[in-house]
Amino acid sequence: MGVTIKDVAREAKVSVASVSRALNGHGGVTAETLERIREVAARLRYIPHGAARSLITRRTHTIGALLPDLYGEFFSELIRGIDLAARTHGLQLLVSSSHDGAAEAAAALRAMQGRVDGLLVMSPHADAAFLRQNLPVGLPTVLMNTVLERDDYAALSVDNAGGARLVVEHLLGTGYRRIAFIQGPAGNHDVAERERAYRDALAEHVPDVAPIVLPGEFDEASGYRAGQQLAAMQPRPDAVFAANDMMAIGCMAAIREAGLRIPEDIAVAGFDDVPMARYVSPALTTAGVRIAELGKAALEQLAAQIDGNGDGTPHAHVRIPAELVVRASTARAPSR
Amino acid sequence: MGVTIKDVAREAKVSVASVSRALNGHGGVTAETLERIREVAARLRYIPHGAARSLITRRTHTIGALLPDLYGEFFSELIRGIDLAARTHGLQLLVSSSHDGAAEAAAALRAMQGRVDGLLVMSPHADAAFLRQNLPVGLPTVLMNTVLERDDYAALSVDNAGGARLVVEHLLGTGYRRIAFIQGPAGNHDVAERERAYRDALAEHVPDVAPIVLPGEFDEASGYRAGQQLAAMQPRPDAVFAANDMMAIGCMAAIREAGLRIPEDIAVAGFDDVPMARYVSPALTTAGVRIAELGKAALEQLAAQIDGNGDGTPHAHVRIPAELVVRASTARAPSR
DNA sequence: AAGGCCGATGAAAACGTTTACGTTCGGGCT
DNA sequence: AGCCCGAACGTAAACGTTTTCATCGGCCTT
Repeated sequence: MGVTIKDVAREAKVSVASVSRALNGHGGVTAETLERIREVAARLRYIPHGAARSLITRRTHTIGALLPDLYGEFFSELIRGIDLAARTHGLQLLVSSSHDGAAEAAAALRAMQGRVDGLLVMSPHADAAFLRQNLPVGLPTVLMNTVLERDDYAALSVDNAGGARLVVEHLLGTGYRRIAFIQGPAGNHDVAERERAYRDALAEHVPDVAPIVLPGEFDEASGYRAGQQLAAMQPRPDAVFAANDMMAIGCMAAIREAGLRIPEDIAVAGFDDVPMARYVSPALTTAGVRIAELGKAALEQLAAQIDGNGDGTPHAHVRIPAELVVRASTARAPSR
Repeated sequence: MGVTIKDVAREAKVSVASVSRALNGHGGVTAETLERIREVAARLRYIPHGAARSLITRRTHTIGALLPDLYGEFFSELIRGIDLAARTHGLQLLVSSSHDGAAEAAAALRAMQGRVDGLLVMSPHADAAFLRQNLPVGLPTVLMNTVLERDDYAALSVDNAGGARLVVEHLLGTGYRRIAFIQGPAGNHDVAERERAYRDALAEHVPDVAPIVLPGEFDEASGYRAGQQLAAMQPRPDAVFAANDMMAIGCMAAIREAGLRIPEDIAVAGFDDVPMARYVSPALTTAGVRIAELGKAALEQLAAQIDGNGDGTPHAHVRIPAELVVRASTARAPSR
């Protein structure tokens, strides 16, 4: 279909080699021919064919991002961070979400082979075996929030346990006792770490209080349902810690609709600190992760791996801390 | 680096042609050799090289999405809709955002040449000349919310004017008079349409009331600033219509912090109906656009264009209606 | 004036696939 | 028995680049 380098060469009365040299600034062409080639290329609206170029160059200037989902503010922020960093490195972004688990993720990984210079993988539901089986060998890869085993790959992950513990201890310290927890999708590694920290903190500080755990799916709707259940419980919990902010926000809506006040009747806290958390009312207490920073850091690491390819830089495992962000939704303990 | 089709052929003691036929299910291989080839390919973990394949196939199974930005819920929803539809068509997604306008957008477009089967372009700040100059010729393309001129390209756009008019008339009908408007980024086509409808509706229904227009940048922060200005104005407007929901939400926060009530002191309305709109408090009245649907529809249209390539299906221009979603943030008019 | 060197240019190989076209071979038909 | 046909498989061209290597001048040096 399109106009190729041969067309330009013929029109400019030079060889394709000269056109390539001229357009890529490799020198070895006289200023006069360079100008002529440039003119012809522009007139013909010649655009190099990416696939052909990267076939020989072995560079695609593209990185692939395999994410569990694209829904919600968390991924919006994450992609934004990745995109921003990618832009400064002159890299394009090929995204893929692996909703339905292993099979689709594997297919996406295959489809990326030969189209990307590196891989950014976030796959909280994939185990190490899946990764070893499906990750292309020899392709720079950075794992995010993925269960890590050996130092095969570079990895970044947020400190789920630390963040969750901060939240629970904040709630306890503010005077709340009966603290419920809303889970995320089953089998999600992040969720598991957060729930474990929740249980541990409870067992450590108030061993006489039993954990209360409700199911959730990381979206507002499931948080809303959990909120309805909470409001109807007897005795009613006095605080709830949702495994992410989206659910916390949905939960708040349900609590309000049940005629209860936040935080007087039930305090609410989340995890992630999505941009919206500060704009809901009351503003949401949460464990803040610099989500965009996480994406940026991952891409930087990947870019470094791509550039200095193969030299013995050990595959770093970085833990991103989560810090407590206290807002109005957990403001003061109820008098008791 | 990787293992190629030649390695598989050698190991299975057949020609590369047979390997290709076998693995692509083109027939012409005996069941026995097919099995052997499959086994070798699996053992060697052979993955076809995408660039090489698409070079000859002229199919990349990838579509490029050029968006003005990736920030916020609007794009999150849009990408999600596109991704969902792409998945059902077996297409990958190459995203690119063109923050800094023309130059970067042009570069992104060039980089996509030969890597995508079609283009999804949303570029509210690009004019027709830019598009004609930079869009690759002969590549299926669908424009979204872009100023359209002739029927060169298929295009979808939301009915900005209709939606904005609905919002303003709702505010007027509920009893608000002094209605302010918060703009979006300068030169943005959507914003221009919304502002025009706002002015027209005001002029038509309450010609004695002067428009009040504040600058904005589509993000919460600029909405917040606008809210501060609003709260300090003398006389104070009794309602504000933000050009998108993100700004409306930021604006609400500022209004609340100024000690004013919503909607008793100032009513607030937005545009887009992002998922979060129903979860803020009070819930936000807005002009609802099925954002994910928009993305989905655009991709469907593009996929159709790619498949039935070139046959005279006229390039449709579809207008997506925006419907009024009334929530608590504009609940009742102040008594006057 | 002859030889050598360097800069500009062209020819061709290479990247990893798919596919058009041959070639071989076995079997069914006359 | 000879012929033809189709199935299985191999050879090689093609896709659009980049890059190595060779070639061709011209100019500088001796």
